[in-house]
Amino acid sequence: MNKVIVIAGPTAVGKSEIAVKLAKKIDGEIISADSMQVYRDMNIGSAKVTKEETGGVPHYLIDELSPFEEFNVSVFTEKASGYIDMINKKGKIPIVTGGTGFYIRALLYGNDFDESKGEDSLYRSELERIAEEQGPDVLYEMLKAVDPASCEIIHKNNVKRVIRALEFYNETKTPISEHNQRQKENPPAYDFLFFVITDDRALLYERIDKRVDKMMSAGLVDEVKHLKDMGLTKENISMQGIGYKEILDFLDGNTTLDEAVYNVKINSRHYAKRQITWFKRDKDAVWIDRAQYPDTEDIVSLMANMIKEKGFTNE
RNA sequence: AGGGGCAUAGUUCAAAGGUAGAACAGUGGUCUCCAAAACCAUCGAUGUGGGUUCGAUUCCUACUGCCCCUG
Repeated sequence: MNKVIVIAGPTAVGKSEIAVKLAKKIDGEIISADSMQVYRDMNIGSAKVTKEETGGVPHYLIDELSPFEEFNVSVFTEKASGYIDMINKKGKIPIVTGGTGFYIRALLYGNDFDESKGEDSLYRSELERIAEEQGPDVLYEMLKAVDPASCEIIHKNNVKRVIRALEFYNETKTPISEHNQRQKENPPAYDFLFFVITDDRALLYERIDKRVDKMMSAGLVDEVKHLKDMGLTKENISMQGIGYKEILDFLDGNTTLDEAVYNVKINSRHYAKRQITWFKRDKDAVWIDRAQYPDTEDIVSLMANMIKEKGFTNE
């Protein structure tokens, strides 16, 4: 089975730096599990590693798509698993680094999204229209008729997921709840070691605020302006990233710049909180708290030792 | 210094002589193709001291703090 190291954790915790240092130490290469850093022309707001910061370590799934393209779990797992394979074949160790827990879980457990690809966009927009015109209850009743089990799990106000469940049923004629149940029994797709970096909450929030201020002085507004001039709008998935949607709101005249900056900070904090909640569920995760290991070098050594114990090293 | 105004949750704002509401923030959570998304739950307040009253956070009063005007 292919091996893989995962470094996850909330935004601004310092994953990228740790990953590069670890890669150098154990002869690894990095695959980004980040839904925004894949996009070209989105550097400042996505907190992408700079060329200097990569220190010559190869990084995959960074700058691979145009911001007009769509990126989602399915694309991610397909590409990432290809890279993991390739890196293993080279005799190096793949290090998946990023904060998108959904992507990481899908990758590690080989979740399959091929049965229903959501290609019938007509059906989807029809459902969206119903939700808008008649309210969420109507859709919920529709779902109840075909997949009552999903109604137990999905809240009726969560229109997005109700629609996805209906779409799945429409395409496959089986309830998504059954599909999900089956997927949950999947064995791990890799021999993996899964690290989650965390930190004291107050410190993390402070670091987020500072990072946003730095993004502003690094020219985030200009970056977003450029993307806007390229023709991107809030409809594009890439423009729904934190730091982009809020500045776009400012550029469109919907908020003041101060409000936009405040919103970027708040949304980043919310995001970090959600990320932590997500990773808490992963039973396989090895947590490393920066409050206990303030020195990055210590964290890297700790990881390297565990990797060695697991027999992942090449020597 | 004199005159006036204000004082309610972390913040912005409601209401009421008899159980003080909301939004945002905070906290906890859900999640199998928009996930940096979407959604759910929850903690939390009448500045301090007197008085009137069966009962005051509300009315009166002193104090404290903040704001405005005058000199």
